[in-house]
Amino acid sequence: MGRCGRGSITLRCVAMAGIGATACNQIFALVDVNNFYVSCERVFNPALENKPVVVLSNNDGCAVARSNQVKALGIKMGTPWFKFKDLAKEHNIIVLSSNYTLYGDMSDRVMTILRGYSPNVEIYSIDESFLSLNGMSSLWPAAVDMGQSIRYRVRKWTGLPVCVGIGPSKTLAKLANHLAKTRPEMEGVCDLVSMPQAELDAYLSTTEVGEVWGVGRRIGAHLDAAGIKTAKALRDAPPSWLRAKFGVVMERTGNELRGASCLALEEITAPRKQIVSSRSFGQLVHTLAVLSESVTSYMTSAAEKLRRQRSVCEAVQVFIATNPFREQDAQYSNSITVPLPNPSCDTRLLVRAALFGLKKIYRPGLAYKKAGVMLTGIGDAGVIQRSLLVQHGVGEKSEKLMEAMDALNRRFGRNTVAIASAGTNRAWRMRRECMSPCYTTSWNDVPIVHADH
DNA sequence: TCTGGGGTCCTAGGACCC
DNA sequence: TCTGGGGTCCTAGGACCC
Repeated sequence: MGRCGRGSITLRCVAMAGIGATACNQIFALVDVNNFYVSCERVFNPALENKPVVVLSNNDGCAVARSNQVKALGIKMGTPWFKFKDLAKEHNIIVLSSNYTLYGDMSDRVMTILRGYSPNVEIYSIDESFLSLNGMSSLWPAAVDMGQSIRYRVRKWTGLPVCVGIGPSKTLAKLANHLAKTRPEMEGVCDLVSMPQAELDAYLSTTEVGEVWGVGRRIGAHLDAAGIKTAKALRDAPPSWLRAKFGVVMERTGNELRGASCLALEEITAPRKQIVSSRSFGQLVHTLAVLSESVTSYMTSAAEKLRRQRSVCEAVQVFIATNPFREQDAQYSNSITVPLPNPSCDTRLLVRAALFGLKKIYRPGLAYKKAGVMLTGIGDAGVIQRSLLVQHGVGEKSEKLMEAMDALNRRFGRNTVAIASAGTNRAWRMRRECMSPCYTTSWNDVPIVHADH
């Protein structure tokens, strides 16, 4: 067990079986744009500055971003628009529809600036990034100064306000960011690494446990019932108790709060393991024809995402649901997974599979509110192909086939091979022989709907 | 009348295999 | 009057995040 003192905090790096504590002496910064969507809108319309502003979700369904003035009125994230319409009128709240293209572009600008501060950046979401500050102490002897510099530069270059939290683990950096946002005296930057222990304890004991990253509504309520009401109480709870009661994830959160970094910086964005495309409808939908149109359009964009990350998928899932808020209506929701004969990223094939599934789960006489598709079994084309062959018992016997595939891989790139090999007689025949009947279900009779007009 | 969309990980239980 | 043990894979459900 080693001891690593940093500033006046004393941290113990605990050896944790199965928890995977990374090295000591990590320092993370979390940079987060305040009220991101609202701030983006303000950059392009300065008249919104210092006014109450809300950005609404798709179909203008509910609030997804709120200015501080709106938060002060008690309007919560996700509040349906119709529920605060009157309040909005009363307080002259400016209500905007969302513009995700704009927000994505602004996000890129911020992330580019952050890369100028650290070579190790993890883009965690559209409006926040973790930076590794390891080895930065000679450049920035006081991390707070770096935080202020980030705030100044991002504001100056993009017009967006950010807050910076600094801590010895990601969870503490998140907590620091929360403090930087909510305690005006911190002026937007909070460094827990150099904070004296007594002050840190004081902050943690006035922070509700639900504010801790990884503690949601459900577990928050359970912790509360068990007497763990603050971040400090969670930090000081016995790890074995946390594990027994809440599982490994919460045990890790406890360790992170004690300053033992268990979550590493993930700089490389891993390819998605599932890709979803779904929407709620503006109006209720009754017919298979309209549902088919939507599903076709969702699948088109999902397949685009799949190809953009150079993957293929093994199955598509399609789901539909009625409106659960309309209790007077008959309720129905269902989903079906349609396996593909071969891993693919071909839009037409995926659309056909989805429509085949949709037809199976569609029930007439209902009012549908939502539909969507999910691509599953996503992986690198070459790897999936190989694992399928092995799984079906032809692995060892088809060395030559493997060699041929590898050669094709080298020549055309991985995606090409998955599709091309589906067409080769030998591969196809072998697969057909080994497949279970469900894989050979024919959905070729489902008409192709052209999504790209 | 009107309630977002897109992800991740963990766990438990069943099927199946040797 | 008694029913192995260990492993993998798959799925569903529950929790969390933004």
